[in-house]
Amino acid sequence: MLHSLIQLLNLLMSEVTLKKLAGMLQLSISTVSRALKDHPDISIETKTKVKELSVLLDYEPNTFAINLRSNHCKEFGIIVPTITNDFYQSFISSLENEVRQYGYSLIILQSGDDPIIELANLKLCKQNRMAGIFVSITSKTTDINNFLKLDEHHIPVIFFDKVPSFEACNKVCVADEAAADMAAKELMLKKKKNILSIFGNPELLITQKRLKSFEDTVSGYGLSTQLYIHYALSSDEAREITMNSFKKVIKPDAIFCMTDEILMGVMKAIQQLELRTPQDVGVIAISDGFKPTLYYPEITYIETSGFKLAKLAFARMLACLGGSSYAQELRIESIVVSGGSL
Amino acid sequence: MLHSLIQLLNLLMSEVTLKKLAGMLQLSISTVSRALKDHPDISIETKTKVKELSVLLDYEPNTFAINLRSNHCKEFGIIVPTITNDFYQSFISSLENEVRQYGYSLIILQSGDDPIIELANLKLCKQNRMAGIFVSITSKTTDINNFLKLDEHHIPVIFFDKVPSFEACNKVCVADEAAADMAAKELMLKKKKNILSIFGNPELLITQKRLKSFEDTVSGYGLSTQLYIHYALSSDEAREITMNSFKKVIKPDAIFCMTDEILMGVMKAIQQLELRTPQDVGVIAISDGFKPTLYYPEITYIETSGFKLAKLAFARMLACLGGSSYAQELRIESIVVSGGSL
DNA sequence: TTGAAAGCGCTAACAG
DNA sequence: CTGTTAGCGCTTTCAA
Repeated sequence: MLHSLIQLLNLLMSEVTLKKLAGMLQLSISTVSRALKDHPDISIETKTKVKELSVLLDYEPNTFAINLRSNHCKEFGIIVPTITNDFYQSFISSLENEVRQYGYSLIILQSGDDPIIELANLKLCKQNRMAGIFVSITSKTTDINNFLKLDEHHIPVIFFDKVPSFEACNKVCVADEAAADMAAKELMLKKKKNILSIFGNPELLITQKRLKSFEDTVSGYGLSTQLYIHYALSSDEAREITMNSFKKVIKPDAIFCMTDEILMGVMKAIQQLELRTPQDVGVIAISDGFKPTLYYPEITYIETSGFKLAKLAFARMLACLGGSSYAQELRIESIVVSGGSL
Repeated sequence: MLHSLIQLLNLLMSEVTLKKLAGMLQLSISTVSRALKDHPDISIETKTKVKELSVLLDYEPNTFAINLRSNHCKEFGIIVPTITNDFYQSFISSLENEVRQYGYSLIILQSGDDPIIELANLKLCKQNRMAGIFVSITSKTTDINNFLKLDEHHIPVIFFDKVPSFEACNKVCVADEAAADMAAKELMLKKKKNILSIFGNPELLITQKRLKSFEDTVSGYGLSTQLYIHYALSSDEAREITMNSFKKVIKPDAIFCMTDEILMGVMKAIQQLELRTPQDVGVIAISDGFKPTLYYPEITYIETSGFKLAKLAFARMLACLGGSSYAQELRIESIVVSGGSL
């Protein structure tokens, strides 16, 4: 009887609020509010009465009101050039899992590698007073002052993967140089003599670092190794380069691919040329680890895990939220995953 | 002089609000509010005065207050089993682009194919009064009442891809049967006689539908075609099946792959067996279109585009938000993309 | 142990 | 053309 009455009321009231609970219980709003939060001042009887009704009516606090009052919300923004990329995909997937454990949500914002859209996204984050932001900047982003300004507004910004060179900001990245260094070492161990080395956009800092490290390591071995350095901005360019390399008199005995995208182009060429790995040519890549498992034998790669990086980025975010000093650069170490292609 | 004074004030005030603008201009809050919104009642002079100052001080309306007042926000939730999947990835990427055009944001929620987490995510969407929700349900979701309840709260729910069988809800999906039918037709056109056909989880509705359609089409041609039907729950199972099939006396002259995952396993086996496509064996898949381009020759596939589906889903969402009647099932047609593998 | 009241920032009905 | 006022739902100080 009482129950059906309640149900009726429940139907009539679109939203259950503290006010309504208070009205039904003949209590003040503040008492209800405190009872729900187990405030020590409130008597046990009142607490149970309030809680029972709130459960019965399925009361849910209004997030908008809470946000307004507290002036912050439990949402993080993540700005990336595009999510259609194995690395970002695993990063985002992992990050979503992390933030959920802590009661936060994750808002996806793609810049399309366009600094204008990136800026608009940034503005949105600021306007929505997000709890914090994760950013992988576009290849054309030059001015990071707009990002730094958010820190003034107490919105921590964690740069990941594609990070600015500016020092006083929070960055987490994979071990750029170390990864190239490891790849070079693997190639040296296998005594490769003619290495087709395909790197990405030469204007990016990451490319320059990796190239330098790669060359240094190779020359450090003092062997008569010949490096053929190329840059590919797309999978197709990498394929072309590979095809052309095998038309030469001296053919490569190994190929180094700086990215997944390059690996894809290279593998297509290898299939087209009907070459076998590792017999005809060895292949090694720097990769997140998805693409290398698509081939037989699987591709040997230096792992730069988006999963791990996300965990690190989130840990750093929590530290910032907890009031940590505002500038740190963190890296995760890479490991070699042997697939049999080298 | 005035400028530097303003800057000083700017620094002192953490947040610029209507109240502060009003105070500085000796106007009432409501006048400032209306001026900023180009309300016809306000005089030109006042408008310009207000706008100039707001620009100068970089005024941004407080989203939390607006949300509280209007009782809704400009955010959509998207719940998927996992984002690490080409199809969802392209869906989400495309959807994010769409919603941004309309001033909305997209919140990512992964269920991990776990109905419990899915429910928790759903609750979050309700609690945060999201503008609408896109859902691809888990393989174990049986009760969709919780989803339907959101419609009562005026939160439209659009199911996509993995949709419930319940009729009175909004669904957008790829053409399940038609895709399998098209694949079968392609195989028949090429006069394939021994077709290794690998399907996904036999318990899923989509698998059953595709299998039936596939078989019907093949038998409709009345040719002496032999179908070898298998189910693979993982890439590796698909690889095993393929390896075993080629140990038999009668070897397949074509392979049909119901999903990207199956395709990956099949291709690995083909590389391991050092078979060439299409000479030794033809391959056709149902795919979103990323994986097929990784091989040479590229794989012929029936496209089930996440990009297109997202556009359709968003259009449906807008219609619902605009007050459209609440139950419609939409499908997008597939097309054949010839890659040279068949 | 409980209640009254103010205020977060914004909008809008109503009043001048 | 502009101002006053009330209110969205919640928290929190102050008062009883």
